[in-house]
Amino acid sequence: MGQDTKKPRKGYHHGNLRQALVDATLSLIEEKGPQGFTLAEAARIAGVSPAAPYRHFKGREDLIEEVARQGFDMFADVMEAAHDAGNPSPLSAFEAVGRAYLAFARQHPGHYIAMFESGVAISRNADLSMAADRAMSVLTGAAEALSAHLPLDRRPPSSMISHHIWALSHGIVELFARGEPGQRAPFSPEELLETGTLVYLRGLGLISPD
Amino acid sequence: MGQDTKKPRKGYHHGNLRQALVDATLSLIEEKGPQGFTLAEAARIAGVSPAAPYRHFKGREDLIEEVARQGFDMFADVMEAAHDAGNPSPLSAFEAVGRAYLAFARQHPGHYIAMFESGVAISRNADLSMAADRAMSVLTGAAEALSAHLPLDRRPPSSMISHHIWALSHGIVELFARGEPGQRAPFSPEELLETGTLVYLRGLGLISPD
DNA sequence: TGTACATCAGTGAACGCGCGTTCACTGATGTAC
DNA sequence: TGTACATCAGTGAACGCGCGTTCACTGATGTAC
Repeated sequence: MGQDTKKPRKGYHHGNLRQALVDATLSLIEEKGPQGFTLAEAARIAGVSPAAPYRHFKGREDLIEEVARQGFDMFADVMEAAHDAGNPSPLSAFEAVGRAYLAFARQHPGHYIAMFESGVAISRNADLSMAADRAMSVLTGAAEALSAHLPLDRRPPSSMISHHIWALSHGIVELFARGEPGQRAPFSPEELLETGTLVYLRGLGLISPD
Repeated sequence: MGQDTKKPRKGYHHGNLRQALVDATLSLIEEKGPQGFTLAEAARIAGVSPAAPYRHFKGREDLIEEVARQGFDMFADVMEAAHDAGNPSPLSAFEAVGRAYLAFARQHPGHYIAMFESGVAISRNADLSMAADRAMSVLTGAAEALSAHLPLDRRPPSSMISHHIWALSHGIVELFARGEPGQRAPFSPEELLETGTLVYLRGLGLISPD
């Protein structure tokens, strides 16, 4: 019971409408998909009139962008934390970042959808694209550290490695981590990412072919 | 400029409204995303009244499902053709299927979106899920043929291999083949899939680590 | 070949709906003195 | 501490819009004899 988030400010008129609208947007997106969200319904959930959101956001698009921005911020945080926890081994750091990617998508589906499936134009919003860049840079950084350990002759650019793993992770999320439960999945998303990454790293020459 | 498709039937009232609506849906989806499509606008494009589509489809959802079904059919066709063209080498057949995946997504974005991003419930529609199964089975078949050439001790299940490559391909399509041109892409989608698959296959032991 | 009829693919008007957004407003909160 | 005022976050009513869908209809096409 109580407020959704931990802010117990009773004050003002609402207290924390801005974040309440963000939270409402998240649950709407999770429940009905990226386009099932409407400003009017978010206001309803937050318990205010349909005009109230305009005190905090320029409009519908602006609210979604804020959700995506918060998502990229959290995303960067958890990936950074995972990376640091995996140090000093570049290999374990890299694998930890991959696992964190999947865990984030699973634990924060609303954010993930807002970030990657809502159609927000990341480059249109400076704050948004900064947050997205920070998240991406964790992955590229991990790939660079890995890359340094690679035999020089057969070494792909580190940004290519990070793009490969990003695509693999995103593909797994979109195809196997969500969607219809009917989607017969012989393997869990985690298992798929784990095994796929292992094969890939072996192909890079980073793991012995035991 | 003649009809969109090659059917020159002048007859009837419209001649080929059903397919004209499918075509209109495709261009709407390509232009405005999966949710930018409306039945009313598709009817407008086809030059008929908003009630006309109900002679051919149960409603909006039914029309999207037909678009996705046709997409999966074409998808299966091109992947089968690519597979056969790559025979008898399982390796080249597998790689050809991967390239065909990407080529399809690029050449038929409307279909691809309807198939994977429109939120259609594939399992709800028998025809749809049959077409989807056929497409998938090309990839799993190619993976099986590959798998037979693998050293027995370190061989992942062939369905796991196909899931890996599927996820990689889909991730590349979603992240790098579409979306904002602002998305600075240091590598082309084709390049990413090509190199990613090569590293992966080397990891499987199918390619010598030259 | 011609006619009577059934079928079928379209029309056009209407419906109820919920949306995003704007507007003048109001009442609570914060601040200067 | 008390008062006057500015600011700010909300209200509630209204708007125009386009949607999906239904309905009785009409006119063209196909068919039986």
